[in-house]
Amino acid sequence: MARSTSLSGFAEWLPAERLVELHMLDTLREVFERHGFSSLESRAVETLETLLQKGEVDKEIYAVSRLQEELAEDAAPKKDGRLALRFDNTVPFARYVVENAGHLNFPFRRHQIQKVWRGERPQDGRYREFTQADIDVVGDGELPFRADVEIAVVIAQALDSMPIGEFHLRINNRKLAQGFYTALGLEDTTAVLRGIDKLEKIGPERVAEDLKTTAGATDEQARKALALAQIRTEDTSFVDQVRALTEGLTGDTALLEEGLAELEELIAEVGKRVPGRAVADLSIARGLDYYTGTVYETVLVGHENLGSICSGGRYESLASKGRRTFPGVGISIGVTRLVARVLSSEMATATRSVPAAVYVALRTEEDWGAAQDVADQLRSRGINAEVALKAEKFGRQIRHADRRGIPFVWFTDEEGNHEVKDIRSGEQTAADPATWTPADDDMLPRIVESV
RNA sequence: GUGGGUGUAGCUCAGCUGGUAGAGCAUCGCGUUGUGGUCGCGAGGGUCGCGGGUUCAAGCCCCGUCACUCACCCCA
Repeated sequence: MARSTSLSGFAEWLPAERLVELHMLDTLREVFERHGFSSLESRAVETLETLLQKGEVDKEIYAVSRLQEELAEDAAPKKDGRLALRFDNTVPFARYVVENAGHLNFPFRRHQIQKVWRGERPQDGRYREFTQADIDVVGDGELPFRADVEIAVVIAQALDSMPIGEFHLRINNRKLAQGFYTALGLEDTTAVLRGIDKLEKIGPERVAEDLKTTAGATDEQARKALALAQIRTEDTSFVDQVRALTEGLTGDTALLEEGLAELEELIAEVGKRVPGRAVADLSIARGLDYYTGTVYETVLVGHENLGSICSGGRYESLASKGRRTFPGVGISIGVTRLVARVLSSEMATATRSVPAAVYVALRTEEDWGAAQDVADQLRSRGINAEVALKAEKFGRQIRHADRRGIPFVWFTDEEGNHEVKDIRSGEQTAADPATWTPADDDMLPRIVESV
């Protein structure tokens, strides 16, 4: 069902596919708002400097310019104030928080479901234009760790209510990992993290090699770092496993203990509130370097090749304004990636491709006004109706409705008697436009999950 | 950006050693003249991605180019 598009990396859906996407977007908004996250939309463009600040990640950014300005002969190339499309929702949000700090109440929680753009090479599940659904909680100066727990709970519930089958929220804590490396005597903890991040892709042998060359690890240090990364539990038993590994370590373990306590609390709470979804997975590192504590990543069971469909984490300094800093914790769902996979593997489909429940047939060209009156009577009672544009043979009009999945065709004869035909059973009965109502299941297109 | 694969009808794809461009599905029409789906018969639909070269002759061979796609990098 999901087709490739003429412009690679820019997904455009057919009507029935769009309904699946809409359903997922609606569900996300509903769940987010149920947990008190306000909706927010930020502008599509940011200044280039804003986008380039964060973490110095070399994102593929689309710049935006005015054609007239470019064409002007004497236009000196301006560097400052150049505009570019946002590549995620976190950076614009950070800018928004700083700009509006005086009007917001902290801790501030918001959701933001918007398109973002990246000029990367498109691939299966990778788009140049795609929708991200973010939730973040941001504090003024400090933000209780509980927010990390809540983010995981909300996102697990949101994913739970979408037609995507089983998923695993894989959670780690950077304090734990970095604290462990420090205790081990490894100085360059970011290099170690980067190496560990490749574990799933290139395997333990090559990671060990990598750790020795790029992070200056000894055989024993590499072995222990890998052993830590291989810990994965659905309950808090990882704590004992980590402790077994740290026995006899002489370095400073304060940071390690802090991370361990945080992850333990998180796994315990999420396990209680949304059972079976969260796993402590000590191999999760995340590429971005601004995460400072909890890190989240999510895989669809059976679709591991798709990569993460949802990830995020805690950052001690989302933004700063003078001496104020705003710590935050957030997570983002790759909606387009998810929708594409739901469509291509037919995890969910729409019951029909159009909103209309009733197709009002036209007996003669002169009857159009009367047919619209019938349709209006239905519409005023919340029943979506469409009137035929031409008085074609009834067979054609029925076929037109059939092809779009419209379940009912309405007929009015020359005496003004009304009949409605259920296109699936072929049954046709007398009906009153003022009172007739379709079955609940036929009112609107529904999204059905195929198991 | 680097490397591999693929470009033929709306879709999925055949096309032999270079010799007049095909099938299935879809669409449209008729059978059934204003109540669809099934069935039968028929019809329309092509810059063979684009440009050049070799040849009497190119969808096929050669060169270039573009697009799509997969992998790497990075990531939702």
